[in-house]
Amino acid sequence: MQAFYNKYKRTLLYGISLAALLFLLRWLEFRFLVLSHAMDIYIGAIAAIFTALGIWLTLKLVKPKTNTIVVEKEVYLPQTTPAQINQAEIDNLALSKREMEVLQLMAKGLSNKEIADGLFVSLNTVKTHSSNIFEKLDVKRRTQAVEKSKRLGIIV
Amino acid sequence: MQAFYNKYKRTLLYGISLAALLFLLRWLEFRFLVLSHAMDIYIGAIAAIFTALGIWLTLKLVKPKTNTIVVEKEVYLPQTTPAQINQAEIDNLALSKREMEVLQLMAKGLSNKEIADGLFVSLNTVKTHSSNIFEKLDVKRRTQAVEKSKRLGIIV
DNA sequence: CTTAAAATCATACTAAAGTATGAGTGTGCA
DNA sequence: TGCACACTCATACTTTAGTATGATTTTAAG
Repeated sequence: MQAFYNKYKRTLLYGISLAALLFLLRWLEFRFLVLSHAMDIYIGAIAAIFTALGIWLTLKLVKPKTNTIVVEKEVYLPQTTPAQINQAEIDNLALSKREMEVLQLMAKGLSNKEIADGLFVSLNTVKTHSSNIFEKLDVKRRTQAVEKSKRLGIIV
Repeated sequence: MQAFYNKYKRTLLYGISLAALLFLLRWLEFRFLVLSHAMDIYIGAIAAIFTALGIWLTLKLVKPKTNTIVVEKEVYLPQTTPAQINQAEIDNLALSKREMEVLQLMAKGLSNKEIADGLFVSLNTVKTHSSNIFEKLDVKRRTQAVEKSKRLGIIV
């Protein structure tokens, strides 16, 4: 019984609504035509009611547009194209071996302290390397250094 | 003149339509009432016309409901191929529009001050956005944020 | 209309990054 | 041998980044 109700909920609702609407129309007809003969008002009421019906029907029944967004889920193929490091550019910029190591770790998002611990040197040493790197790359910040060096292909 | 037309295009269209409708109604009234007195048919026509009007108005004026279906499609791509932006991941991380803008500029190596000037907001605002970004990305620094977001493909 | 999220900004603080300068140590090479 | 250079480190300083908290304003959605 409950299942039946749920299944035909809409149909029932619409049926009852339409029945109510018919009653309303009959009443209006009686009220205006039989009693007062106010034809124009009656027509106006009919128009208003059916406009509302149209609006209501549309809102209820129109299928929502379906936007299908295809998201491409990336699956990386390991080592299909070995990223080529631009050694010529490294030589051109005269970046030393140690500076390259610092630059790599920088690009991984490590802090100067973490780089220092990773390379077993002091924080000050890393700062010195950093400053030298920035000067050679002609940038002002580590974020720029990472961006530029990736763009130039001198790190992965 | 052209600008005027474009601006009031809708209004004009609706006005003309309504005028046409009125003519139709007058004609119907004349046809059925004066000539054949088919009252019920006249009422029926009115009802039909205004139901149609309601439907038409609703379709024209109401924003279309949209259901968004996200279909994930696996795509194999080598790392060298410029990865397209992973909108699903952005949604997953709940990064807002503004946060994405800040993240983009961060990845370009801009300082918070430069980002603030670029987006015409205060330095403090950029700092707030930054902190929110770091929290959502579960990182501690801007360099990590850039690294991770590039790895996830949520920025170029 | 009301609620919730997003965006804005401020103040005050701590932490990290970056600069400037100087200096000691090892290494390869002319 | 000495000399340039890479690497190391320190001190002292300035600048930028990041955190915490609270408040106001816009905007989107129910």
